[in-house]
Amino acid sequence: MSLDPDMFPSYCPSSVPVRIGDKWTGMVIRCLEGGPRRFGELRVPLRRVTPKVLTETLRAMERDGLVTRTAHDENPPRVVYELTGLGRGLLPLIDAVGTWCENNLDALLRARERHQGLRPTAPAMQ
Amino acid sequence: MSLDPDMFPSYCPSSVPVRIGDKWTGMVIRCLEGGPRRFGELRVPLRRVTPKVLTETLRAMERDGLVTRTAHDENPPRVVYELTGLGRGLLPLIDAVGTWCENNLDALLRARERHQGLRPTAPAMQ
DNA sequence: CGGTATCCCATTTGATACTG
DNA sequence: CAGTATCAAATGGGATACCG
Repeated sequence: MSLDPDMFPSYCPSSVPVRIGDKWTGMVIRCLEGGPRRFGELRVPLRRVTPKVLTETLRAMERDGLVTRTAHDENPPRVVYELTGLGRGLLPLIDAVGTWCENNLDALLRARERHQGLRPTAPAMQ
Repeated sequence: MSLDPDMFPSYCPSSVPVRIGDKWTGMVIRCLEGGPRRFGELRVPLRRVTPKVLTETLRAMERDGLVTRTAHDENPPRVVYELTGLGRGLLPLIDAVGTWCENNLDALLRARERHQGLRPTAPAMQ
């Protein structure tokens, strides 16, 4: 059986950039799992994220309807992010990835280490 | 309840670059679902992939123990890629992403379109 | 507090041409 | 057939400083 040339339609996840595979979106979703969070709160577990990148991430998520952004008109300002139903629907996926990693990351890392020295593209070693 | 600063350990999927979120790996896995495939076979459904990028993708997958590469010493050459058990274990994840997209991509795209005109970072419109 | 504004770098992806 | 080689473009992510 040969592969279908139209196996991957044009709206494939890889064509339409649905940003779950980026560096921070998955972690942001998990941060919001327990309820609404402020910008500053998110920066705590997301230790290495810069404000610029966190803003970009949240704006993209807001644009895609994964989170809502609510700015309370107070002083000092208070901005709260919350998962939408759409965003919440991604939690099982995030968790599935996490579970896979827990179960298989060791094997993957071992495989990666094994292929350190040997780089012969030659016909399989005997 | 405040967020745990150590919520994301250093071996988090985002820290150790496990390449499933890249452009082609997921699709390659699905191409190999039905059994071993040759390099040229993979290029058919993966229409827009260049040989260079497909090679890079396959090499990375091989290094991580997701596929095996078997070069038969014939003329013309014949090279066959096959999913390992580790790689096969990713199929449920890939499928879950696919299912999510089938069910929610429309909603996401609509949300994205809605946020086209309006870019006010202002306190929620009345 | 919740961001912006710049500037910069690394990685990823692609176009094109060529080869054992 | 199954790749390499070379070059270029795009994207993502980050460092640093500043602002209402």
